[in-house]
Amino acid sequence: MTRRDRNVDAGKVDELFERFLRENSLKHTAQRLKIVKRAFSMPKHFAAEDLYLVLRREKTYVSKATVYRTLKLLVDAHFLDELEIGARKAKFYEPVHGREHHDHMICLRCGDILEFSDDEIETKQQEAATRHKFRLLSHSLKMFGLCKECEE
Amino acid sequence: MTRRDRNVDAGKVDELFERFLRENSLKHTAQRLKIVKRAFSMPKHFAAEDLYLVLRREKTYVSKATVYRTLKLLVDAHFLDELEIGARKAKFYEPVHGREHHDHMICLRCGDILEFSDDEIETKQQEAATRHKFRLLSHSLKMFGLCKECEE
DNA sequence: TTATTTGCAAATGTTTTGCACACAT
DNA sequence: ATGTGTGCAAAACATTTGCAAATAA
Repeated sequence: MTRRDRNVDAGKVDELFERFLRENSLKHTAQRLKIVKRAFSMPKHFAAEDLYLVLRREKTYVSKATVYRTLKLLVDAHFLDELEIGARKAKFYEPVHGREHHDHMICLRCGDILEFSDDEIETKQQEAATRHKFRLLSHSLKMFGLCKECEE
Repeated sequence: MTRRDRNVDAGKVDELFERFLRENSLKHTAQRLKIVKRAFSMPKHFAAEDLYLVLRREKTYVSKATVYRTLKLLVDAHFLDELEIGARKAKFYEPVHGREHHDHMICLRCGDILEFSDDEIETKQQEAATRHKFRLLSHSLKMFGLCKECEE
C-alpha cells in the first residue's frame, strides 16, 4: 500500500481513538467518530475549516465548534500535531501516528510544506539549551523560501 | 553606557529613519517620528499594543492604526524584527539595528524570552535546505521550555 | 495643489465561549 | 438520572481596512 498525500490508515486510528475516549471517560459520540475518521484521511496538512467543509460537502453535518473542539482533543492526545505557519493564518494539523518529529520548509510562493528532520540540528538545539541552563521541552523550526519547483 | 532591557540609542535611529522616509518618498509626519522614537526605547520585546499604551500614557496621542502601520513600515525597512510567539498572541517587535540574527528560547512559565545564536545550527539548516533543493530565505526557530529561574 | 497619512469605526478571520438542548453512560 | 457533548450565535482578539478629513511636499 502506497500513500503519498494521504495519511495513515484510518481504521487503526479509529480503534486507538475509541480506546483513548474510554480510558479518559470521554463520550463516544457520532460527531467525534466522524470527525476523527475524516481527519485521518485528509491531505497531509489541513486546516480546521478545511475539515469542516469537507465533512459538510460529504453531508456530514457537524458544527464548526465541534470540529475545533475535537481537533483540540486530538492534539492534546497527541494524535495530531499543530503547525502554525503565520501568526494570523489558520493552523495546520498533521497526524502524528508514531512518526518521528520533523521540522518544516515552507514555500513562500506555492505554499507547499516539506517535512524534513535533521538529528544534528536537534542535538545542537539541546546543546544550546543546556548552555543557557534552559530546560528544552519543545521547539518549532520553520524554514521559509522557495521549493524546487518554484525556484526553477 | 550600559543597556540591559533597553535598546540602541534612539538618536541614531531617528536619523536613519528620517533618511529612510526621504529615500522612499514617504512623509515625515509627527506621528511617525514619535512612534519611532518611542519604539526604540521600549523594553527588549514589545507588542504593538504596549507601544500604543505607553505613548498614550505619556500623552502622545496617535491612533492604534497608525502605530500598526508604522510598525509595519519599520519591519519592512528592517529596523524591527517581528517575533511570533503563538498563533493567536500579539506579535513582539525587537530592534534589528545591525545586530546579528538570533533565535529565541521562550519560557513557558514566566514568558521570558532569551536570545541566542548558534552558527552550527544555521549551517545545518542551510545544508538541509540544499539537500532538499530548497532555496532558504529565512527561518524561525523557537525553543520552548523553562528558563533557569523557573526550572529551579 | 494633490497625493499621503491619519483617525475612527467597522471589518476581518480564526478560534473560543455561553447557553439551552440533546444524548451517552 | 446526570454529567457531557453539541450547535448556534455571539464574543474574543490582534490586526487591517474604508473613508472622510487633515496635512506634508
